[in-house]
Amino acid sequence: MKLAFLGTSAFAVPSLLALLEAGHRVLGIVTQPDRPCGRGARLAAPEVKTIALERGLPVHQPGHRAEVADILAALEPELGVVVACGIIFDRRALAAPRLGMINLHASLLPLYRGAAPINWCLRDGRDVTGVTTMHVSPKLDSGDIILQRKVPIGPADDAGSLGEKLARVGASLLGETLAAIEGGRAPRVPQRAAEATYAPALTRSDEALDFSQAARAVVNHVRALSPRPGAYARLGGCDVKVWAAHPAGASGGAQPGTVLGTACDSLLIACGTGSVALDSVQPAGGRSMSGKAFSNGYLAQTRVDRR
RNA sequence: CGCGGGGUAGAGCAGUCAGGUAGCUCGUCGGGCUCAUAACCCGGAGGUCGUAGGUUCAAAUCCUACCCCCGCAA
Repeated sequence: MKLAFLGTSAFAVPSLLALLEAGHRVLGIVTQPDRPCGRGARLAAPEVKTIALERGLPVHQPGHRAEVADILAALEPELGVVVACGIIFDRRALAAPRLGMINLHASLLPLYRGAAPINWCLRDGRDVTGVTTMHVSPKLDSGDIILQRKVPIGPADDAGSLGEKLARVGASLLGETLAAIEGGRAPRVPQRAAEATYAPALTRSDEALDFSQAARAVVNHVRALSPRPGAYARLGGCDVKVWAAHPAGASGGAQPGTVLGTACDSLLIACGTGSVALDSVQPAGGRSMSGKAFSNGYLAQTRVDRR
C-alpha cells in the first residue's frame, strides 16, 4: 500500500519499521519540526525523523498544521497512518489521502483519549490496557474503531516498560489493520462516547508526589511518571525525583512524609495509609541513587545542619 | 550564549567563603558481644580531592582554561 506516515516520538518508531517490513511503500514522513530541547536549548530532531533519515525516506516538517494537507496532496498516498504525531489535523488534511487517515492510540478507546494515556492509566492503578486503531476524525481520538487489542499491566511495569510493550503490540496491530483495509474487511465500530475518559498532557503539578495518599497510590504515581518525566517530592530540603518505589509496611501512625528509616537499599516514607520504600531517587543536580545512599549522604548531613 | 547544582576512599556526602594533619554516614575486612542478627562495641584496609597550567614557604581550598555529570525551563 502507498502510505504517508505521520509520527514524532519514540512510540511511533516500531510502527514505522513494521510498515516498512511488511512491504508497504512509505512515500514520505510528516513529523514535528526540530525543537530547542534540553540544557542549553539545542535543536533536537524527533525520533521518527532520525529513523526516517537512516532509511532514506523523505521527511517533511510542517511549520503550521495547515501545511499538512498540501504535503499529503503532493505525496498522493492511498492512506495516512498517524502514530504519536502530536499534530491536530484539519479537515483538508484528513481528506487528502484517498482512503483517509488512520491512527494507532495507546489505550482501549474510548478510555484515555488524549496525549498521555499510558501515564494516566498507570496512575489509576489499572491492571489492563491496550492499543486501538481507528479512523481519524476532526475531534481528538473520537474516530470509529477498527481493531483493538488488550495488554496486561504487570505490577512492576512503569511508563517505560509499558510504553515499549504497547508500541510493539501496536505496531503489530497496525499491520493487521492495514491488511484488513487492503482486503476490504476492516471493521468500523463507532466509539461509545458516553464511556470516554481523558488523559491530558502532563503538567508540572501532575508530577508532585502526595504522601498523604495511600501507599499504593503513591507507588502508582511513581510508576506512571518513570522514566519520564519523573515524580518529585521534597526530602531533606531539596527536590528529589523518585524513579522507583514499592509499598512497604505500616507507617506506625507517623505523619505522612516522615522519613521512617531505611530497609535494604530503600528509604521508607510514611504515607496516608501504610508506607512506601523509595528504591531509586535523584536529588536536583545529582545523579540517581538508591534510597539508602540518599539517606547516608543528604539526610545524614541535614541532621548535622539542624543540630 | 535560557536559569541553576555538581565532580573529595567501593556508594552517598561534609570540608572550599576566612590556604596549614583527609572528615561523616554506609559498605568492606578482622575481632568482640549474643541463642541469634541486617542490631551493638573495638580495630584495619582503602583517596592522583575531574584534567592541565598559574599564585604561594604551603592549594581539595585562591586565579585561568578545559573535560564530564545532573535539576529547572522550553
